Amino acid sequence: MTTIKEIAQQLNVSASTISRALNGKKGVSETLRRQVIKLSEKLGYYPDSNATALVKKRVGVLAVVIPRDSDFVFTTPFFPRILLGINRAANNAGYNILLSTGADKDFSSLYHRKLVDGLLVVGHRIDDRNVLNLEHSGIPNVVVPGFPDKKGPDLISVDGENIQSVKRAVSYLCSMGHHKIAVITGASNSKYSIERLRGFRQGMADANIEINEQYLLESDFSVADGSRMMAILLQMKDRPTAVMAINDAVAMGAIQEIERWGLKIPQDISLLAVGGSDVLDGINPPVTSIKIPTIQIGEKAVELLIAQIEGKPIQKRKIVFPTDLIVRESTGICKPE
Amino acid sequence: MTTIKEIAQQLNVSASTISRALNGKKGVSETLRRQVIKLSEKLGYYPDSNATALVKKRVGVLAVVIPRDSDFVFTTPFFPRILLGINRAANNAGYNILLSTGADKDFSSLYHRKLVDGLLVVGHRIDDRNVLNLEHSGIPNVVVPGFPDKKGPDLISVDGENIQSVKRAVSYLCSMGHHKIAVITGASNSKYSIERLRGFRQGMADANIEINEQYLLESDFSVADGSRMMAILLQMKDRPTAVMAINDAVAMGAIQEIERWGLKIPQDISLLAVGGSDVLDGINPPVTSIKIPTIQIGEKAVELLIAQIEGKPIQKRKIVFPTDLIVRESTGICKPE
DNA sequence: TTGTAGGCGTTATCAA
DNA sequence: TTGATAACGCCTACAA
Repeated sequence: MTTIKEIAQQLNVSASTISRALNGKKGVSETLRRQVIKLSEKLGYYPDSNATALVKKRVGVLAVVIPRDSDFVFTTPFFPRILLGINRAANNAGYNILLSTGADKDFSSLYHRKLVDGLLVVGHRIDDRNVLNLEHSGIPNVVVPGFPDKKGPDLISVDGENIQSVKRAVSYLCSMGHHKIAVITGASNSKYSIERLRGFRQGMADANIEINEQYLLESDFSVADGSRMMAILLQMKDRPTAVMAINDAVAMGAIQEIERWGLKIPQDISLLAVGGSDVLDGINPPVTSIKIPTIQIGEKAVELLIAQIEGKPIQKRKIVFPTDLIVRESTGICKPE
Repeated sequence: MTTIKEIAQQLNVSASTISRALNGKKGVSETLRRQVIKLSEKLGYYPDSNATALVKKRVGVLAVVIPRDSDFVFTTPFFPRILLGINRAANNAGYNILLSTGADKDFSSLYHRKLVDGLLVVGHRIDDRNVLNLEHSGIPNVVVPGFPDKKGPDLISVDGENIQSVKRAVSYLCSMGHHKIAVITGASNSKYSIERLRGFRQGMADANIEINEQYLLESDFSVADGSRMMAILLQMKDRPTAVMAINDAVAMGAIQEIERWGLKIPQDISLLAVGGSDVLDGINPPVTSIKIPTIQIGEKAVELLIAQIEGKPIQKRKIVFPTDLIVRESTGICKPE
């Protein structure tokens, strides 16, 4: 393995000169620098990042931490999608990505052991001790989605807008004549669940419609649970006329269940999804969705993390991206009974 | 930041003793060892992996290299799925994962710069120079899927069985009376395309059916291309009665297109997918598939990579997992015209 | 059982 | 412009 020393010997100069030449520092004659570069290429020299990190106190690696079971991570469309943004932004900035998944792992040791320069936590629950502990840890970090307003630790976070987005969607459904609106939410320790449900309640209140609490069902964000909850809704004597799904996976499951019952969307029941990944692209009819700019969220999160690592100032600690309500064919006018 | 030295000072012993105590080496009195461990926990000591790597010549990180555009990677179901297996196995073995995607990147520098102990290349094309160069590089590596028989470099690889699998599927379709069978393949520089197409040709030959070369279309493995190719097939005057899709994404696209034409599966046309991820789970009717054990492939690949890194013997350099033909409802008996 | 010394590959400081 | 030296944090002969 070629080291700086070998290059130095062959050129009859000192190692420090090689270092300077290779790192573009001043104080090396141009002719010498050229020789050094040429020889180092010829010898196939690569700097040892461990040695560099030891003295520079920086590795050039970001940890992407997804504190959930691997099965969940790699089967939920949200994660690949945000990974796309993260990966793109990290590459552009010259950082590598270390991927760490698994619930209840003490991921902060990745930082303490100097494997990474900072942590990007994605898809955490709001009662995750390891995430909460980040607050006064001194570890550069960004969390996605973060914590509901006025609650939780003061961490730098990035998310899509949830409350207004859902309010708008509810208002839209109401304008189509729907009163009996169901929501398949996710676990109650998820920021998504909390805020989207809050938006739902506000939207219904604004429209002056009473909420049937039986219509609010909690899923585990999976396709299977989407089906299960949809089945519960469908077998009610007083069925809802519209259903909002907390994410694309749940929407997918719900759609399947509706089809299984031989019902038509939107003729028999309207369906709206919060999400916007392309897993629903194949679905017929095209699904009305609140589109979360997931890729951008990932990119922004990386940007903020790197800013912290490199000691640049952070202006805004909670970034919230606006969403789009994309009306397609899965929602329609509520048929009078 | 706590170092070994500080612990040493506080205990009035030398740093080397601390090192020995913490690493469970012999030659330290048990009482001292206990003290050391207790104090190091109290101080929140973490070994610096860069320093350790510098002397031990091992980082404990595996690179997962996907030499394709990020967009492709994170929207193709195959990758999240194999990542699941990789992640699981790496964790169990105490390794971390560095994820690197992007076409035409010289990923071998990850190894040379000592960021990782070895490379796990996934989803490469067979003419990828960077992959081909791995052969005599001395870099511990495993490639998935590898190269077609008797061709390409002698690299350690893991894949699902392709040729026999497709032969069996073709034989099944023929037994249902299909003669006009189309295949939507992928790029011709993909091992999957090559071997599955080979299996198709052999299967058709075995069944003594002539192949209509117009029925063989090349896609880019995407949903969109699946639709596009399906459209081409559907507008032929002499339509195929069965279609085989190279992967789940293409199958998805094909199904959408068939629906768009108002045709029924399998009544009007049979469809079979090679793949077996759960993205097709939602589809109606359930899709007949050649199920590739993708997760296991990932796990095995990690196992082989770690074996190399740790200098253990490799018995078999080309691992091929058997597949299952899962007959569901998207394939049916060919209606006589 | 414990300590000393040297080294892993690189950078940074200070002289020359 | 260049070189010598120390230092980053840890490990490992070898000595004591």
